[in-house]
Amino acid sequence: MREGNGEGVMTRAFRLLDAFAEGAPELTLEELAARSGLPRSTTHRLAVQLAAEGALERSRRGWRLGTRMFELGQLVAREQRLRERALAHMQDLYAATGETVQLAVADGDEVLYVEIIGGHRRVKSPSRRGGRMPLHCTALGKALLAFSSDGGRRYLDSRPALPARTPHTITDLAALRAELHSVRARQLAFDREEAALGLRCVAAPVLDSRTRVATAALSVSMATDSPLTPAEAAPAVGTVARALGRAA
Amino acid sequence: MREGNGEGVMTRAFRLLDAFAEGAPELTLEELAARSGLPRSTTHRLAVQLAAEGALERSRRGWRLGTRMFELGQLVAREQRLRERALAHMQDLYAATGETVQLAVADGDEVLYVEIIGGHRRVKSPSRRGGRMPLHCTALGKALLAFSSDGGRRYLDSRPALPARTPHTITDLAALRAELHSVRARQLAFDREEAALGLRCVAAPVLDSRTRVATAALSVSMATDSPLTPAEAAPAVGTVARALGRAA
DNA sequence: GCGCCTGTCCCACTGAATGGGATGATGTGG
DNA sequence: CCACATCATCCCATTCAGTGGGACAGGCGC
Repeated sequence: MREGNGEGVMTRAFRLLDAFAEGAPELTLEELAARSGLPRSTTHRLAVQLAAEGALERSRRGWRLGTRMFELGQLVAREQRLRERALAHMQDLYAATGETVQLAVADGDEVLYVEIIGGHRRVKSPSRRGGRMPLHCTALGKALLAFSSDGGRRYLDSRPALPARTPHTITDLAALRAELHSVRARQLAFDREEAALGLRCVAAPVLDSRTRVATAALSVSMATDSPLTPAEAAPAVGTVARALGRAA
Repeated sequence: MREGNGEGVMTRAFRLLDAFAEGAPELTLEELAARSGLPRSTTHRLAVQLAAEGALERSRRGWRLGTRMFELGQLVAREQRLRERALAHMQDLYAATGETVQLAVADGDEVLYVEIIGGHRRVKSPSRRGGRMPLHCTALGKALLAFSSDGGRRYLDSRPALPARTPHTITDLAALRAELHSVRARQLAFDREEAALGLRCVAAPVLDSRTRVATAALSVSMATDSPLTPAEAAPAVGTVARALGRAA
């Protein structure tokens, strides 16, 4: 046996864990095997082992990610420190606007949402804490890109095309380049239904006080029919992002 | 070689990840090896493998937990769903009190903090999102214990002693039993500097609408010198916890 | 320069991981 | 109530991926 596909136990274990990444909170063994591409018996053995570590849990229907993963996830230093510094400021912003407040960092050509807070009538948005979105179609992404160490040059140059999420997504590289110029000039980025229809957003970069490079970005997003417009929320977002940068 | 200590790769990998659990955001290879009890070369190999998966990251000084762990941690269903339902209510509670608001569940004879929000003057508390505390010395713990499916009987019976955190910690089993009675009667639990000196807290259970068992608990905690007292915050905590239970 | 400490790499050895398939458990519908 | 399908669990001979002692390299202080 041992089909010798040159993969370690660990790679396989993470493939199992990753099976839960795409919106499936609970999977049967069969589904786990299918998604991870591993043989049934191997899947079963690994799942039992992961469960022994608390990384998976068994439920009536199958398997789900376990509490141990939650605990470990909270220990990740970068996100933990960032959130700690930002949360109070985010509360202020929520109190001032009543809209969804998001905190994100750039991670490998994508926006990674670190924290999202919002109220009862929270807008149905494609973002999720720990989730990812493209840089080019979100206010947060544009703020991060405009104030990345190379001003987004590498990103723009390495990209053959900008995929559209809605009819309003900027798909033209030159247009995005111009947009980033304006973001740099105003220290504010906007999303005018470019990521999802009915959703608008203002973001401001959190700049390192020494290097002027964005370490994170802060945003407020709202439905198009909200009483608050992005332009109205912009000053508050900018102020809070600047305060956060100073506090770093 | 192969000292045959009967442990799998996975157990060992998790031992490495666990090395970061006790307040060490960053460790050198040597420290990792020491904490995990693994040979240096094994530690090195596993760390490199974990880094390839994004579970660890290298920094100038050594190793830290990686972004992949953060992402996976956010996918854990129980905590994710609970937080989603509770966050808006927690915001209300924060707006009303201006103090630290905590959400927790019981997990294996301990309190597990699922979410904590607070403002700028956040009290220095021993709790951390993803952290744990004993059930008997926290308001959250007592609320969870009093409304667990067996009313805390198993916990009380299996415990030889209740370790003291401060001079005010309840260490007597009979006293705790009485305290839980009162918690059940009032649907409120208090912490009068029992977990940390200078820190007081009110908690209310979030009850399953059918079974009347606590699925979670909500609390507000404050410094002893805060203008707000636990008794004053209690009605708000109770109201919000009840609303949360109904919304489930 | 000379120890000393830590990180990285090597490689011969072997027992732990592997997966096809048998066996149980569960559920469905006729 | 049973036949049948589906999915979960277990078994075990085979073998290669994991192992860890030790060698080597690089940095730091004295």
